[in-house]
Amino acid sequence: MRVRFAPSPTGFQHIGGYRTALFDWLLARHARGTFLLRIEDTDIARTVPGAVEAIIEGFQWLGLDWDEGPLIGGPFGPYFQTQRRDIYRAMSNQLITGGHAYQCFCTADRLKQVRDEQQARGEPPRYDRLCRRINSEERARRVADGEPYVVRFAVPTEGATLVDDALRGAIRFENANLDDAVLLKSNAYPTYHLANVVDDHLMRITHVIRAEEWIPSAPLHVLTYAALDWAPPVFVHVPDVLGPDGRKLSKRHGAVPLLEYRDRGYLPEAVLNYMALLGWSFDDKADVLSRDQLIASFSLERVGTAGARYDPGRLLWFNGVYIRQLSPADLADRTLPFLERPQDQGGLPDSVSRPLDRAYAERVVGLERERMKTLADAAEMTEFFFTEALEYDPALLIAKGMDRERTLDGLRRADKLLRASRRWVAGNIEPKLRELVAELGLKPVQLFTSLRVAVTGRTVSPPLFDTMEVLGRQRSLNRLARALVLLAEK
RNA sequence: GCCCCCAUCGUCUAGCGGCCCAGGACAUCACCCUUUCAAGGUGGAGAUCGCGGGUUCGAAUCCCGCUGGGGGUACCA
Repeated sequence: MRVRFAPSPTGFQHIGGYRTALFDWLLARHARGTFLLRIEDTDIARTVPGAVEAIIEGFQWLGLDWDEGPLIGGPFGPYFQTQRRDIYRAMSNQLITGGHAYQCFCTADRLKQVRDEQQARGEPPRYDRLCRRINSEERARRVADGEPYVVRFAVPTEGATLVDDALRGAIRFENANLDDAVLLKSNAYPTYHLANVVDDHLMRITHVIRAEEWIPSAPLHVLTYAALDWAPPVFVHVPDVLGPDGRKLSKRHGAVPLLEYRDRGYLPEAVLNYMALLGWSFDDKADVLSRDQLIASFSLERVGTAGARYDPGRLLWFNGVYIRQLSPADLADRTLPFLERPQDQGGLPDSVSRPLDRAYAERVVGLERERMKTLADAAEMTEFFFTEALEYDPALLIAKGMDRERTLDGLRRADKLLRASRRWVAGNIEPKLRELVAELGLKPVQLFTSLRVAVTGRTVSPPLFDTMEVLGRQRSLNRLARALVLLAEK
C-alpha cells in the first residue's frame, strides 16, 4: 500500500488539512505501507514563501513521519510538482495524440463572456468547446504561430462515469454534465487534474485519500486514468472538518494554523488524538488513544461520511488529559519554554531572571499539573512561585466567617509554630497546622485560606502545604511576616 | 441555476433489522471527596434517531420522496 498527502503551499494548513493527512498516515502505518509527501506547487501565483517549511514543521511537530518526499527524496521523485513539468507536458501530448485532449486558444475574456451569457440564460457555466471543433490544420497552424493555448480534456459527451468511492460506493456522473477541464495552463504548468493523476500513477499510489470537496472532479480523474490506459487507485473521499458555523473549515472563518496550537501550549499527542476522532471512531467507549493504539486500530471501515464540526472545548479536554499523563520531568521540559518566553508573549514577568532553575521549576510545575489545560497556562498559574513581592488586597487574608483579630491571632500562632518547626516538608507542616486549627476551634478552611493568601497572594493555588514546601522555608516565612504587617496596618 | 455528497443528544460519535422507549465522550447541572481551585467519583438533564411514505412479524438501521445542511461549478488546489 502506498499513500500520499499532497498539500499545496498556498498558505498554512489547519486542523482540517492535517486531519486528512493523519488518515493517510494512519492507513499507511497500519498496513505497514509507505506514506509519502508530495508538494503540489503548480499554482505559482498563489504559492506562499515559507509555506512548504511550515507544512513540514507541522508534520514533524505531530510526529507524522514520511518515507518519501521533501528533505529525504525517494525512488519516485522529485516530489515537488514544479520540478516535474517535462513529465506533465509529455503526458499532455500523449492525451492530445490519443484524441483525449486538445489545445484551446480561447482568451480569458471570451471565457468570461461565454460564462456570463450562459448564466444569463440560466444554463450551467461551462466551456462551450469552441476550440474542440477546430480542424487539425488550423490547430497546427495556430500552435506553430505561437498563439497561446491551454490543453483541455475532451470529455465524452455521452454516457456516464462511475467513481468508486471506498466510503460511499459508486457515484454516478452523467458525462453530459462534465466540463472540458484545463489540464495544462498557458504557462505550461499543469493543473491539479493532470498533475495529480500523473503523479499518483507514477508514484504507484494505491489509495487516494482526500477531502470530499474533490468528489465533483473525481469523474474527470477517472476518465483521465482511462485515457492514459492506467488503472485508477482506490478513491477515499473523507468528510470535511467543519468550523463552528457548520461550514467547511477555512482560513477566513476562524481556522487557525496548526502550529499555532503548539504555540498556545497544546500537546501534539492531544491534537493527534482529537483529530483522529474527527470523522473516525474506534468503538463505543474508547476516546483516549495513543499514537500506537491509533495505528493499531485504524481502518477505513470506521471512517464516517458526515462532516465533523471542530469543537475547541473537546480538544482542550484532551490536552488536559495528556498533560496529566506526563511525568513532572517531561512536563517541565515542555513547559519551561513557555515560562521563559518574554512577559508580553505570555511568559513569566520579565523581572524573573532566566534561565529558570530546572529542578525548582519541575517541582512547581508538578504541583500545577492537574490544573493545567495548556502549557501556556503555567506562567499565570505559577507566577507567585518565581516572583519576590506579592501584590494582593489584604482583605483577602480574612476568610469567610472570620474577622481581623481572629485572623491576626491565627496567623501569629501559625507563624510562631512554623518558625519553630525543624523539617520544612508538607508531611511535617500539615499536622502541626491542623492541631492549631483544632486548638483555635476553627474550621480548616478558615485558617488555611488566610495562610494561602499570605503565602501565594491569591485565593486559588495548589494544595497549601505542598506549595509551602516547594516555596521553601525562608520565602514562606517572609511572606507570612509581611501578611501580618499588612493585616495589622489595615 | 446545474451537478454531487451528507443527515442519531448543543458537539464528537456507537449502532450495520429484533440485544435500543438508543450507548459512550466533551460541554452543562447537582451531589460526594476536600484547606482553595482542579482532578476524581456518583447521579441528572439532554436525540419522538430531520420529515413523510413504503418494505418487513419487526426499522435509527433497507427503499423512495421531501426538507435541511454542505461541497463543486476557475488557466486554485
